[in-house]
Amino acid sequence: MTLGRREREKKEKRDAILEAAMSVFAEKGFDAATLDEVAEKAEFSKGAIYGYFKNKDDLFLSLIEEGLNDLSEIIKSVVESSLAPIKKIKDLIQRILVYLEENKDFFRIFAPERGGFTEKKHPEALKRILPKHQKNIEMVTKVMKEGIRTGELKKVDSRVLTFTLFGLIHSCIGRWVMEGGKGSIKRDAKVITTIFLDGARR
Amino acid sequence: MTLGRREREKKEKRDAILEAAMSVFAEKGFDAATLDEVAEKAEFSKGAIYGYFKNKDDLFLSLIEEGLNDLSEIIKSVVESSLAPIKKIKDLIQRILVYLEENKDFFRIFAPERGGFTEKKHPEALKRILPKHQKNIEMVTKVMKEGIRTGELKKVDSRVLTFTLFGLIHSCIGRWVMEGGKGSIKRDAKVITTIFLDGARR
DNA sequence: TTATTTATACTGATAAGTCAGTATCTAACT
DNA sequence: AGTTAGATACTGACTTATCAGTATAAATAA
Repeated sequence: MTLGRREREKKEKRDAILEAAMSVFAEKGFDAATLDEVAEKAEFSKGAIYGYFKNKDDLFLSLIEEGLNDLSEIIKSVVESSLAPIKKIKDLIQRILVYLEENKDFFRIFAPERGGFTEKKHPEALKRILPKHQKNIEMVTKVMKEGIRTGELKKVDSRVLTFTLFGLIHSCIGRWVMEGGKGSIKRDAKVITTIFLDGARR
Repeated sequence: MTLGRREREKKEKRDAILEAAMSVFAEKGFDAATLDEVAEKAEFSKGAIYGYFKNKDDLFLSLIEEGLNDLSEIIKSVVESSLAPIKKIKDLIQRILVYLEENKDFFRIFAPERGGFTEKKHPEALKRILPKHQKNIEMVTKVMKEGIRTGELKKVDSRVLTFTLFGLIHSCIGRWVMEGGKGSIKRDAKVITTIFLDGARR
């Protein structure tokens, strides 16, 4: 399906706004970010943004959604492969880390704001984001369950395993961002994998 | 050193404000929280708050500082004990989890906002908080180094081990908060410990 | 010319921080 | 004990700044 020039230009402009928004939200956080700054970065006026997004929330959520969709595809492709559970886990760690390395800003807006969007203040936000996030969690949990069934993994609550894995990935990227992005993510992926599968004990 | 009645009352009122602030910040997040609401909860006027704290940032940072100090003491007492590194790690997991379980709100304000306070927007905040946080990281890292030296732990970057451990704890409490605080943290502590030391592989 | 997109200028709401005035407490004096 | 002067603590209305969202005008394209 190839778009006409008209629609193509529209999409390009939309993407420019999203890109500007990503960097502003990543730097300032949701509340402190202003649409004026986003507009300036995107080389539009503030008013123009409202031709592409319903409001500030919508703009922000569109960014999150995009990232979660990417992650979802990555996870899906690994989960649906015919590899052994252990290998799937190794691939997941590797590919998610690489994705987040290439999309630090997504990590920066998603990590802090995930807990920040609350039922009281942003019910619509949660309705739009949580299901996607939970779908990802469930896909990974299925891998864990499979691993337990085949006897490759210890008999532990599969959901705890999933959260544990995400926690490891999270801490890895967090440290990486904190220390200014030096060092090799691929090496980190190896370490994380080792610890998750075989632990830190010698 | 026993305080006079005057100072004791002052401290009690300060604590009341801190307590109210903790619950409001935990529910709304730093930006969405208003001092009017804090004041109402504490049964003071907004103006009174400024008799105890310099400004909103100061109030918030006082809360974070308190929690980090508590954690610091816990970590210190474990690190300075004469236990074997492995045992120290077990104790750390256990005691930090218990502390965070008893102080969910601290976790709720610290976890999201930690990444949210940025060099550009809150330099003073970082100056006040980061050193404390990093001191905690370093104390734990010393344990990891010790464990590697004694051959109890694998030869892996000690700093990565520390962040990994924190990531596990973080994910554990995060899940626990997300699922409404049911289930036993003590059991979770066991699982986390197992995974960190021996991995998820059977 | 007509439709669409963008810029400009404005509005309304919100909330941090201030401060003049008031209440409450303390202590010294008669 | 009762009175009062002075210190301390608290209140709440006010100022001020910020910004999301909007109305309207200008520009551009069709």
